[in-house]
Formats: sequence, C-alpha cells, structure tokens
Amino acid sequence: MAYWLVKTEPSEWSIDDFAAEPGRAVPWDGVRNYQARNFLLRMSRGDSVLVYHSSCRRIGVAGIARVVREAYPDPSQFDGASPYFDEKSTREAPRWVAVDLQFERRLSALIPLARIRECPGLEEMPLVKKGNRLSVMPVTAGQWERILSLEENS
DNA sequence: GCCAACGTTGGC
DNA sequence: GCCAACGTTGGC
Repeated sequence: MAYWLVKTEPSEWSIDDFAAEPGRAVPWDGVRNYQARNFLLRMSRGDSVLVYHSSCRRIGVAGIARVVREAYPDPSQFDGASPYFDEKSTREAPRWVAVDLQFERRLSALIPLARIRECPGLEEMPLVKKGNRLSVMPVTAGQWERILSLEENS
C-alpha cells in the first residue's frame, strides 16, 4: 500500500466532481510529463491518493481517492480531437499512461497549501519545494499521517 | 495579471 | 551534446 498526491485544477476536475459519482472509476489521463508518468506506472490497485486543487482560489488538499485500475495506455494520446493528443505516440509504443481513481472521501475541511508549508515534517514534499511543477508525486507514510493530522486540527 | 521556475524543442 | 528560445505551470 503506497500513498500519492495528484494535482488537479478544480475548474477541470474537482473533489466535488468525484463526490458526484462516488462509485465511478475516473480515468486520470492527460499527464504529459515523464517524471509524473513514471509515478503513475508505479501505482498499485488499492493505493491511496491525496487530491490537490491547484491554480484556483482555494489551493490545497481537498480529499482522498483510491487507485482502482493500474496504469494502461492513455486513450487521449491517440485522439486527434483531444487537447492531450500526441502525434508522436503509437499504439504499438504508447508514451503516456492513465490510471483509474475512485472517490474515497472529502476532507472535513480543505487543507491549504500555506498550512502544509508550515507543517514540520512536510518540508521534503515536492509539493512545497520551490519551482515545483510535478503533478503526480509519491507521499511517504509519515507525510500522509502529518497531512491528515492537519485535518483533525482544523 | 505577473513572473519565477521548469521541461522541451531544435539549431548548430 | 550543448544551450538559447520558447511554452507551460502554478503560486501569489
């Protein structure tokens, strides 16, 4: 059992969208960064995922999802009508993968990025490092515990 | 809207 | 293989 964090712009897909269809396996597609892709490849069914809202008014961790399908070729890379189309990708050798995530729960209150920055023990998260742009990242068990303790203290 | 930081591209 | 130019990310 491993822990992860994924970023999403809530205007595209938010924790509310997850909550609206709690039983659905939601394809987490459109990841077009090799480092992030490599983390998707390492996800296992049953892993827990923090859902983080970025580029919005209330930035922070909003909820938790679960991996329900491990990495498979991201269909959007073959779709000429998709913004995620990649002309250099082939079905024989796909470049990009998706996983499926399922809603687990909302946090009782969103944990703002500023609080995560302040929290001792979370300094090493790529999320809070200067210039970070990684949209899929691993979370250690200790970091997971600390983040969820911020939920209790809110 | 601004801008720093980063990844990718492409000429050489 | 280097590196400048460019486009994108993402907090503020």
